[in-house]
Amino acid sequence: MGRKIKTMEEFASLSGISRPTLSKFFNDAQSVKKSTRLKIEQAIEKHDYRPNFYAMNQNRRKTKNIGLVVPNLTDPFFAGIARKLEELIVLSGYNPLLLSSHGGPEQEIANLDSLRSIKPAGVLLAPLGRASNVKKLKDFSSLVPTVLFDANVEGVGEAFFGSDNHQSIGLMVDYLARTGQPPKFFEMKDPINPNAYKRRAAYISAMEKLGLEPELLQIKGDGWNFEEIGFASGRQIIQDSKYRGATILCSNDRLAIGLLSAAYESGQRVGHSAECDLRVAGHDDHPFSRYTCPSLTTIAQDYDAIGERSVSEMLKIIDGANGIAGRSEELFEGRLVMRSSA
Amino acid sequence: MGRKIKTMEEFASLSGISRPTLSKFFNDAQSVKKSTRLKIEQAIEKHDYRPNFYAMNQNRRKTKNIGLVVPNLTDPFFAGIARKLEELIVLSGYNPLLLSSHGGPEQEIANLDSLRSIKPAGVLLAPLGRASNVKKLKDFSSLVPTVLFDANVEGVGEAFFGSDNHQSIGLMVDYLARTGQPPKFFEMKDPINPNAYKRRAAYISAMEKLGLEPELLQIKGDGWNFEEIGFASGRQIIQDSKYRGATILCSNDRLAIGLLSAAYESGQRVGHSAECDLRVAGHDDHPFSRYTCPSLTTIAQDYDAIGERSVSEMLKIIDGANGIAGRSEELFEGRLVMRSSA
DNA sequence: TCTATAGATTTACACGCGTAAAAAAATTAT
DNA sequence: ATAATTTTTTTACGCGTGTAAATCTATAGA
Repeated sequence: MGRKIKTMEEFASLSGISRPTLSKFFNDAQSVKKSTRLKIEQAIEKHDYRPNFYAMNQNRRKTKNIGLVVPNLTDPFFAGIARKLEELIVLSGYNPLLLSSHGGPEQEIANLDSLRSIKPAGVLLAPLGRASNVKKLKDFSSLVPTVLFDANVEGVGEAFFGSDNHQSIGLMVDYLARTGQPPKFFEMKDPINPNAYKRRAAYISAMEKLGLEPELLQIKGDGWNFEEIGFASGRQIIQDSKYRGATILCSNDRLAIGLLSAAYESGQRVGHSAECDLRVAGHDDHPFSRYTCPSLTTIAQDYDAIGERSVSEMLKIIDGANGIAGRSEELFEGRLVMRSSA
Repeated sequence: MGRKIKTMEEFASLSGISRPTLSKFFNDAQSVKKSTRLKIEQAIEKHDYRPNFYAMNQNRRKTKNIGLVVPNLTDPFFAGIARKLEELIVLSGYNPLLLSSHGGPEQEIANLDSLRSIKPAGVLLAPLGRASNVKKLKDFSSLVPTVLFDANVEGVGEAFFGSDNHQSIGLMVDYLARTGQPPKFFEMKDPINPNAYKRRAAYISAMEKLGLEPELLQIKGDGWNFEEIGFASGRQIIQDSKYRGATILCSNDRLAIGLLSAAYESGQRVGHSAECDLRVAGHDDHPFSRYTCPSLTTIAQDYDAIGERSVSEMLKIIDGANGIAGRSEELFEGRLVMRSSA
């Protein structure tokens, strides 16, 4: 092999294709005739050339980068979603850039700032929600095409796709009420995670629709260490004889994981059979919810649909085909996953 | 506010600082006099200017980017490590770029390729290990300063920092043998995750050192779905009366999580008290190992030390201060975390 | 065969910043 | 205060690619 080709100019003369045509090709391979495309691809193979990433993006009107921001990559639930979205973005011929806000609104803004500096074609954002700095989110979304997923923030971004908490929580409440004690709602008093308030409201309205009295178990705790919070508060609740025989619906699976652990340590049997002391249900179908003891009855969000819809909407917006359609929103239904805990 | 400043030239005239000085400042803020640094920082604050990321990096000899590649971000263990390393990199004034290999050697190479295109100052790589394409890893590390962590691959990179599997597994084997039945080793027959073979060897040598017969429970299973694999095979093992009263040391916590779940479903009591049917231990101190039922006795790797050492070595190499020191390696000791399962 | 048209080439400039060299200014040491 | 040194400014070019306009060439339909 000769020495490495450094510039497109060089590659042009070696491949017999003019540089502007090559530039077009690297911008969008489909935009050149098939025969020249094949010639170029052969030459790439032969000379192992790839254009300089920085020089390439410097003058492009729109880069091929799509930002992907999630609240917390340490949470396996978001890690799984991010994975799926990354795949979809790559399949669309774009380059995903995954960033985690680590649960903090400052980091969320810092992520958007650093994305802004690389001029992304668009950004898929799962915002922190209530904790987010809404003004700065708005500022950002007015500069960069933005699609929200997982959690909505009014007026931010061109679209939002997420789960229908009212439907999914309603489904769970109905199931639990129909098959035993109606559920009490186990949640953090001041939750910082997205969707928590929506789920609280959904629980209350679902109970009222059934003519039942909602009961909130609002536990203390700061931060994102939900298992620990659920564990610590769960222990207290379980020791309280008032909750003997109760059914507990947790705002999310991670709290449920902590609660189940506390129940186990206290020797309480959890499940739907007659001799059990407690029923516990969660929400999200966390990757580990299958392996809790007992396995956790929960709600699976339709993240295949949410992901595909988010990415396809993003592509539409990038292509400028959205017109003046206005902000689009769509909620997807959750699915009841019945296991042993309730 | 006036309109946005787009170029450094503009910013230069507005701030009263020459462009080359500004360029120096953005390259390294400490390289200009304190008084001018303050003036520049004020002007940045006032005009909200930031240099164009692409134009900036195009001609730089070394960028301020550090790549960070982990085997699988879906695994909370690696997600946690990545988080820590990201922090350290930011604190050092560099820009971390986190990529996950999703368990596949092709993706690992693809990640390195895409990193190469952005000319990183260096790359911190937790390789897949045995599954890695060693030749391509070598090619890459000869072009870009590379530090390995978590898993070693001979001859790749300028340094490696990880856990001392012999020490940590030895510690656990000693503890288990001293306090009850000597452990059998629960692992995948053809493990694809890093360190698995090291741990197998460590188990065997630790047992032999104690004059005990090693016994490997090598289970089937492909892929990274360790909980599922541990669960499915665990169920079979548990039903086998041969393993009544046994102590089982799992190659990693995720297998142990599956095994514990299987034990629970089979009604087997796990723990170190007299009436228990089984003892189970893991390795890694997975974020969820505290909340298994019962809580998992395991080994905590010293990832604060590994992370700090990896980043500081990377910085040394980038600064060119390593000289001809050769490839450096250091192993850090694990710590026994005693909980209820063993 | 001629013509209409999509696609390729030629030419030329732009992008925003890195960086080098020499000159000027500011700071520190004597 | 003067000399020595550090820091900034001036000037000028280069980086590798995007992109526009005009021109040329290949392809297809009549």
